[in-house]
Amino acid sequence: MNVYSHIKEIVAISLEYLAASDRLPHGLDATAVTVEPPRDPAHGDLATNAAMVLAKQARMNPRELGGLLAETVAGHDDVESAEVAGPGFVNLRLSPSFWRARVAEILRTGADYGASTMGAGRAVNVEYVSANPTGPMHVGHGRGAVVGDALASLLAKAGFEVVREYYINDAGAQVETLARSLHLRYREALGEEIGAVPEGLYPGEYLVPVARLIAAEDGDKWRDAAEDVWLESFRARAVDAMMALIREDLAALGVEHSVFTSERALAAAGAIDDVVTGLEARDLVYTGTLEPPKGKPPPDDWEARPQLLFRATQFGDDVDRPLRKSDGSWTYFASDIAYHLDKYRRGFATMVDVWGADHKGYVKRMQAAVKAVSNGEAALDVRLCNLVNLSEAGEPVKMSKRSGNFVTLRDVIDEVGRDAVRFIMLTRNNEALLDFDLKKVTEQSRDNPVFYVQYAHARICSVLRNAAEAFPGLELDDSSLANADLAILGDESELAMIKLLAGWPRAVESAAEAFEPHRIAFFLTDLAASFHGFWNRGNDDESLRFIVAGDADTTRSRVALARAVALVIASGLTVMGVKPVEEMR
RNA sequence: GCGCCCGUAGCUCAGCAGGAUAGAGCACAGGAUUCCUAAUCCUGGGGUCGCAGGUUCGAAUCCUGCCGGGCGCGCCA
Repeated sequence: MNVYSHIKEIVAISLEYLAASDRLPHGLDATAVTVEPPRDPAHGDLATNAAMVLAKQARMNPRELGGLLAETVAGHDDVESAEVAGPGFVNLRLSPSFWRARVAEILRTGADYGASTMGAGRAVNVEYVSANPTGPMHVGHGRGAVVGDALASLLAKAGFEVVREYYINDAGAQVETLARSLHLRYREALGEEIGAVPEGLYPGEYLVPVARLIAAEDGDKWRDAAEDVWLESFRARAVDAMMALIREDLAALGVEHSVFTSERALAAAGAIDDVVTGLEARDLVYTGTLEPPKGKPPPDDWEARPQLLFRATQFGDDVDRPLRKSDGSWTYFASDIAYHLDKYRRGFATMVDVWGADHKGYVKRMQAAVKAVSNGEAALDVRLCNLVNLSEAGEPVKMSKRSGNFVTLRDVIDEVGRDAVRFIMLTRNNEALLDFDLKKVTEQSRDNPVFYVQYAHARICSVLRNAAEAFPGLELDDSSLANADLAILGDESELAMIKLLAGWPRAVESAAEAFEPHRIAFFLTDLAASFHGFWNRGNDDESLRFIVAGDADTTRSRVALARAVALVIASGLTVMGVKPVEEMR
């Protein structure tokens, strides 16, 4: 249960009741009414702004209206007290038994606790990674992969029907460059001395094994052939090999896409021609000349040239955007329009693309295009992921791409583990720069959030093990724990922990609403802090330990609470794609 | 030049659809260890939420202008 929605419902019913008994006007518009946690816990568990928001409509003073509302709401079983405060807030305290019932609810619901019906089964397409198949993934791609994957899981938990998609950019100049790079490596594999890889080709050594394989299978049949003879074959084999590499990287990260769409296949099927024809028919395409870009350095090779343009300005973009390059081929934008139309036709009116922040200038035109091809039926949301600064014990780690020997995502995963990578990638808003210190993320200390949260989970698992040992006859499975006498949980820090737990469904919904999976990491860190805090109170006061010698009832109730914390932590980590650990070593 | 993002404690950052006295960690100062894992916890000082206006019962949050930083602006994807 989402406590906030539940109380909002009670507030709404109370307002209706007051209207029915003629103490409030009928038909008040309550859409602006919210129920939120007050900043200061001294103000109660929850507060509603209803009286302030409705005062004007009702032609009443907010405190007077608040008084009526407080009196009515306080009559509900779940509400212990309600009072008007400040400018007209109604502060609510819920009954301890209501809060304790959340623990039982969590234990009965298990891993599904926090799942929401907010999405109502609506289809959402989340496209992420979509790294060009020209080499292994680097750390920046990894961030996009983690953010996209966690966002997809988050939306699924919030009740959306989610498809995780990867767009393979296997058309265009970059993959041709890749093919040429592969051919060079192929000649090398045949024994030729190639020297330094020329500027403009990919120098990475990851093409070497692919080249050797071709040499072994085909011998020298391509060596002296003209480029147009081998290009197609080398391109295809290079792309396949690179995609295999990328899929391995993704697997190492635990990221799994359900749909891979090939740009080349889309183009071959005529999708680009079709979409442009369709836009032409609606007069959204014309031939015109663009102004030179207004940037500081006027590009030296600039020449005004009429070209085929999409009327992006009609859909909120700043300028109309070119669809054809000067050599007559389609721009990347043109094929991307076709791709997004394809997604729309597959049933996705809500699309989310996760891109690198360097593509920021591309967002408006793509959103304009989605609006255009769907007649305004579909919307595209773009999440931009900023740079990751790798460091080791404070020293920046060089990531020289030019030498081809950059630190790959795989290197980092092998070094610190998948879970640490995933967690750290979600400790910042996706648009903020992220510092990733290889040393720090494996430290076992308070300032490593990965450890801190996992440690809380591990401690709880340890409590379960120890409790079973201390009280051999005690039933400690979740459904038995759900029947424990929770009335024993009366300490303020216990109730505070329960209130945090009860906030999980709301946290899921608001994170999903905002498309911000990093909020889950913050939620879990707060919950872990609350748990560690209570744990340490047991050091000072033995009666506040989870396992209380000679007191099976208290132990059972506390273990129930601990287990509920573990379930929520595990549930959150699962959204993040991190595996909860049962023991720290 | 235009567009978008950012500016919150010494540092790194949260701040939920505008709510009450702006939070956390690090760092700094002090304290808790016969302990269910002290790998943790507790206490304390520390702020003109970049600046200036506006909107309203109420603004770190929304709007406008300015300052500072980042990114983008056809033939890369």
